[in-house]
Amino acid sequence: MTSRAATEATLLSVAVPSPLRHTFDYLPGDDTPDGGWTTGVRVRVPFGRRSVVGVVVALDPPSALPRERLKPIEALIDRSPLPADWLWLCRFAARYYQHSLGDTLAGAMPAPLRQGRPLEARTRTRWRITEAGHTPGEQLGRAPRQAELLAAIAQHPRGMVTSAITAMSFSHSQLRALHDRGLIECCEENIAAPEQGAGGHSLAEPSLPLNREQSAALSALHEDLERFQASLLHGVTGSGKTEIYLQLIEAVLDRGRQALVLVPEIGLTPQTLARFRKRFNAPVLALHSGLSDGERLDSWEAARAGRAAVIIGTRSAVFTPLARPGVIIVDEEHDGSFKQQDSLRYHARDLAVARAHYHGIPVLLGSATPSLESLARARSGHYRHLRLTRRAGDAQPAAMSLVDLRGRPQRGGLGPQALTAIGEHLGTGRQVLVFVDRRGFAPTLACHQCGWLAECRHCDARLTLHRDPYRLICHHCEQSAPVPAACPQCESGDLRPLGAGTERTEEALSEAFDDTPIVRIDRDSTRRRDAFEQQLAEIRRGEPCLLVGTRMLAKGHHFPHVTLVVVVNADGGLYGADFRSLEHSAQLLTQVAGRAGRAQHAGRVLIQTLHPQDPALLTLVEQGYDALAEQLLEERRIAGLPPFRFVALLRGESSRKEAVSDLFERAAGTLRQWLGERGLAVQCLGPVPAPMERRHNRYHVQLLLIAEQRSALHEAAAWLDEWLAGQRDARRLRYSIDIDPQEMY
DNA sequence: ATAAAATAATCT
DNA sequence: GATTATTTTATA
Repeated sequence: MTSRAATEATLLSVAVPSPLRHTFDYLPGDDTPDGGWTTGVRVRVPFGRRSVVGVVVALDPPSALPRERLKPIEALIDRSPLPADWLWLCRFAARYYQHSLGDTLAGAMPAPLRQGRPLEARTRTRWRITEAGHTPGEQLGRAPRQAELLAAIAQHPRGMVTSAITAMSFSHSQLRALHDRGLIECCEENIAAPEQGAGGHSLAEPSLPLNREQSAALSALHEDLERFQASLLHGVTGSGKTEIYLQLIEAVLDRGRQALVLVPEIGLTPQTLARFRKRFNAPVLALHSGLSDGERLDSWEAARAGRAAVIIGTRSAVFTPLARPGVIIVDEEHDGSFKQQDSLRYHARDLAVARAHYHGIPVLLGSATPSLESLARARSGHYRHLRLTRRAGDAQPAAMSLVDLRGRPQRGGLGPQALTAIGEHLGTGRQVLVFVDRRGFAPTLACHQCGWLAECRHCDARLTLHRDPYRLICHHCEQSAPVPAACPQCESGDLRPLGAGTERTEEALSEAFDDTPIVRIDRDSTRRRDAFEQQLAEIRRGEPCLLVGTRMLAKGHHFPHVTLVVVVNADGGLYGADFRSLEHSAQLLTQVAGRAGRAQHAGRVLIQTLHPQDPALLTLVEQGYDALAEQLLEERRIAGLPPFRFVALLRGESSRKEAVSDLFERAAGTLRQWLGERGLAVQCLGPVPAPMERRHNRYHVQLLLIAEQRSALHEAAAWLDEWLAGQRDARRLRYSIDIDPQEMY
């Protein structure tokens, strides 16, 4: 071992949990980590008048301050540094998303580590009887509990661990007393970390046979297990993507490596997990929201130490350290839940690709409806494009058709054609799914005399009418109001619900098909824990029933007995303010349609619309998602939008409209001037009011940056961020920079 | 972010 | 003049 200057570090650059964009320098104390100072070591440092846990991110930095103004660290927390891959990813993410490194690190470590709990205290104390302990004599005469404890310990020649002793309701003080008398001794031992057996016996259950397309995709993936390669697994619903994931993971486990699987927020169902657990004869770890802080730390540690073989989790799982990374899989890669919408605004899919590149391992992005970003990369050859066009068991894809709703009578949002089709399918003993992307009874309440609409007092939004509780509720600020008996504007009593939400559709269906059970699934009906799973189990029994629900129904769940899907209103995303609304709408409709007709029954999908001539809708229905995606890509190319250019969005909000728009106006002016001087090709659009300007009584304004070069965009965003940090009035309002924003609101 | 210090506003 | 709300400032 060569002696490194690092060992004798005289100055430490520490990232502290604070939004400030720079790190802080400290003098090392007397205590030195094993093997000398390195980056990634946690230290407790004085910060302002507080004491915080920070991470050493550089040694002997060129210091801006004279040594005498620096403070020494308070304590060294880690004897050895936090995992290097984790540290790398945090640094990458902080830089890429223009976020404070200290905040990023703190946010990406399990809470107990953030609070300074030691990581390597994964030891336990074992208590053993000493020579003297065998002949205690009379000294325990007046301490019967101590005598009992001594007897208990004497029974175990290899000693007893503390937890076993306290479990027998002995106390720590009794232990200490015996120890002080020299009757017992203790030693620290590592909590056994049984090495997960590498190779050979990773399969607990045989894999399923693959069709030709699946085999082709899998063998392509097998070619590149030892280097970075991003692949897009583009397979229609039911084409067996999961089986490919499983067999790819099998190959990775056979090489003694680990697999990290990222799934959307609602994708981590007990069924998914069960399928992974059943297949592999190796520890499969699930990182879900139900874990306690302690369990989360245990999982983190198990992955870091290599005890976990497969790690499945949502967005934040991308930060899980891995001892022997082998592959990263992102399922439903187009899903919006992979993008964090506050603090560090990262995209887990994009970080997964960056991370795979760092490790030199393959990354697999799977979807039936890939994001235009991933499609573009597949088309340009950056990603390998693996396609699965066949559904398992040769099930036919559901036939989609548009239903013109103009001028038709409606019951709960359903026109006559849909009602007839529902009756027919129920008549043949099948299930029907009705998709309504609005929860509540009706999107709003309207006065038929004067045109008054129930509006939120705090937002630029209509209030949604709910039946249970019977109130008007704002879906943006949760504020609620009683339902007026008469119009507050003209005092007429002719108030009517406008449009249909899940509750209204449910009501209409129960009147029309009163002998058929109806299951409604939305955020309101699944409030209670486990309610969702219970309802799903009910549906899987296969009795004829009607399912009414929001997009909660569309993701991940299989309903083999559903043969008809009715989309109550396809127009929602058609003319959205966001340039991605069509893409997202098409993905959602395709996912919903994919619920119909699996296995032996052919399915039908009816899409109700007031715009039956809409070209995008027609393309989707007649030629499918892929064809529409091609068109949308071409439009994006012409418009100079992602994925052909890169975007950053500066969002700001304030209770006073001018406070934020004035600041942003100045920001835009100064930025444009700076861009001109630097000759940087970055467009600066705005500032403009956000699509829903007033929310929660705060005014939202945004400034859009667009560039052809990512580097230019980052330079501009970084400059803007620094400029804002130097503005006095910027401190009084909230603002954030979103790199690669997913939604523009 | 967070807390203390500085300043402004309000109250017996 | 004291108490309380609000703004400013520093964090190594």
